Amino acid sequence: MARVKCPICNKTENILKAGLIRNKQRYNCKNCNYHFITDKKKKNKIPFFEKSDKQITMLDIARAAGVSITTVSRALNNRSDINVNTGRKIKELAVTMNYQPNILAQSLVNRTTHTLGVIIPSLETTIFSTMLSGIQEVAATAGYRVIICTSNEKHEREVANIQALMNNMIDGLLICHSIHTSTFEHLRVHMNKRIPIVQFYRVAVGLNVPQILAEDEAGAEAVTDYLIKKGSQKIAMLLGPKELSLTQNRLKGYQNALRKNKIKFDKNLLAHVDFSDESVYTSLDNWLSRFPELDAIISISDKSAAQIITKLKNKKINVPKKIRVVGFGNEFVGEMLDPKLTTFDTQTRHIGEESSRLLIEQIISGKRDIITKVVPGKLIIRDSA
Amino acid sequence: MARVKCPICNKTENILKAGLIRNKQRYNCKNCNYHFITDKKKKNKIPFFEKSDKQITMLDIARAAGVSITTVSRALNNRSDINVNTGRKIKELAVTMNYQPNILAQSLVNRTTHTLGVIIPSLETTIFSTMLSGIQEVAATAGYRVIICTSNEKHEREVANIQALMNNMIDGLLICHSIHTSTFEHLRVHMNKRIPIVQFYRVAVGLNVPQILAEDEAGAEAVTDYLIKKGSQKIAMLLGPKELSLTQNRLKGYQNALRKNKIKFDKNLLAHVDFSDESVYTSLDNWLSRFPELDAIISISDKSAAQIITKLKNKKINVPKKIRVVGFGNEFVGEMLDPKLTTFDTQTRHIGEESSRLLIEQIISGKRDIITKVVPGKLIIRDSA
DNA sequence: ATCGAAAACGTAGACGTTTTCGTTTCCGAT
DNA sequence: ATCGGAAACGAAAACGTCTACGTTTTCGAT
Repeated sequence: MARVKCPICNKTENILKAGLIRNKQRYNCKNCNYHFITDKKKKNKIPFFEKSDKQITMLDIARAAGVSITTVSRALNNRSDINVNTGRKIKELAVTMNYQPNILAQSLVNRTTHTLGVIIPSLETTIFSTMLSGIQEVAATAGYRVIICTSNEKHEREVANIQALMNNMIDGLLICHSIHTSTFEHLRVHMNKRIPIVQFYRVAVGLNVPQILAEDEAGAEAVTDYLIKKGSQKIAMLLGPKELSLTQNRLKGYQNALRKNKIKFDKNLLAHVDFSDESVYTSLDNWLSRFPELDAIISISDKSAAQIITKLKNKKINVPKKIRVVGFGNEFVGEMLDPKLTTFDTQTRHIGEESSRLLIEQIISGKRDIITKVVPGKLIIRDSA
Repeated sequence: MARVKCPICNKTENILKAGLIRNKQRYNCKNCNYHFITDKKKKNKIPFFEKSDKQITMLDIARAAGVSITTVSRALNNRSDINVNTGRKIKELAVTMNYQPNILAQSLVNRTTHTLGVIIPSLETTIFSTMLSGIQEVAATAGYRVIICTSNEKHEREVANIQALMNNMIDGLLICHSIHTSTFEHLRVHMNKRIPIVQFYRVAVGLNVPQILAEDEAGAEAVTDYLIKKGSQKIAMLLGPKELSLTQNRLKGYQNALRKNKIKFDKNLLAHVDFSDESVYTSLDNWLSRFPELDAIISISDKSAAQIITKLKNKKINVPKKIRVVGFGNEFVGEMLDPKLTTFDTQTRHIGEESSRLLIEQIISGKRDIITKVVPGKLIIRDSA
């Protein structure tokens, strides 16, 4: 067995094994008191970046300026107890040396990262990406970064994402629950922590967390009211899962309008969908077969409304003459449809903006007021109703 | 003048002023050798979170287990040189004590954050949010976080975002250039750094950075070819700014098809838009007035195609009989239109996924191969052409 | 000139990890 | 029993910043 040689003295006599490093045997030459690993691969590892890549640190500046790190820190943070000339000189040096503070180190000491976490069910749905856009915009102008996580409407992923985000790294959390989330223990666990949370759009009812909501109740009421005024009597409504605040509120608004107009409520005219294409089509088929006199449909989103209209056109059912169709959300697609979609504009972007604003406000102020804010929307009347 | 009292001995005799802290006067009692600040506000600052909020650290575990921090580290990282029992015990302790590693500290030492930066022109355009979705999905499964920045199609914001992201905190950068970006110095500056960059969808030509592209050339060629086969001769095309690779490639494909079919190229049939609604409408009006025999339009996106179709319908121009319209991107809206939109599916989501994959691969491998990958798309034939 | 306040600066942690370089303990073979 | 190698563990430095606590210097008032 070939003995190991010391790279210094080139002898094998005094070699001792000295522990493992990353599963590689480490040796020690007692003579030279030198530790080494016989790692052939190590030689190949040529760094692909220059030495010059090393970031300038405060220490470099301190040395260049002939002061201590503390003084550099004071200068760069515009503290008062520093000589103006020293301060200026250091700041100039920082610029010429192209100093960039290490955000990680700053975050580690300051215990704040200037980063918001956003958990959102999906990015491919217009309303969510629009809300995200609003969130990101407000955050960016306030100097906050945004980390996004998508739950893909899966409860487990929502839970995992919350864990991962709350774990560290974020100053605040914005969350829009997945459609399959009906228990909220995973959120409650984090509620009394330092990190503020804001729920938006889809919120957990009865949880002591600030909320930013769409005008679901008033919106649904306005829509229903409008349909009735136009002459509709049998109005079907597409809703989400029963646990969602969105579902409950829109239902309330719908019922309010019916009551006001003295129309009997029929729960068979409601359908709870999971936002999948099939569930929408199934509900539609179901209504059409059970209610020949159906004369209006309030959809849960503009996308579903578009699907419904397309399907009705296929079946040669006239929209709006035979059946009026109304959407919810005012997405881009509405204006491109034929007939153009009448819809309730929930001001999706504003919801994102407001959520972001509220969260940042709570981060900065340190207050944890349980605020519920409803972003007002408005009915957009076009051709489909 | 009321003299300052020492909070310890309650006397005023030995008080010395001792520097400033955050612009507040600090005092020192020479007798008690105690430093203090007369800060009335401090008392009100009741922390809104419990003491228990303090995160468990490795030190806590080490103490509980009666070992050193090093051993805890070894256990949690599954290193080999540790007794299996000790390791198990420590890992159990970590679980029961609900230990969560501090990612900031880890990142600081490891010089890696497991975070990707994404710069994207907008979030409210379907194709971008779809690409982002793909990016985020792949990143998440690979254990990477995603920070998003939107440039809102502004060059300055793109530059600022790159600076902010590259500065620190990210292991890799994904960038889709803003439409108003025609110089790329801001990117070149960062190219020889440690941090890998991948451009996607809209890329800078001639920059030594890996790229993931849509099948613009072949796609445009296929579309044009199809239109010609269907009988079109005067085919107009909506393009983006001339600097974009997207524009150049689609133009190439368009010309290829014309050449192949021996149709004369007329540059007046091209329009370069900035994606704004007006620019689309202006181009359309311009074509209609100058080319009465116009029989096909290749749009730059499905959205624009939708707008064009709607506009043409308003003008009572039949689509596809008089003018065929083809989109690009295969967004959701296409299927909802009347007539349903024929479009080239660029596989937007795949582009995002591939970009993310390539970037992560480069991060992990450490290689910086300048790869250009074109994601194949396919022509979706529906009713508008 | 002297003294004290104020200004200006420095030292030495701390933040929570990982890693390097050690040492100590254990154990089987002689 | 002893010795060498392996296994198991620890001390300390490092990552780059901030800050509590000191010290030194300056300077105006006496």
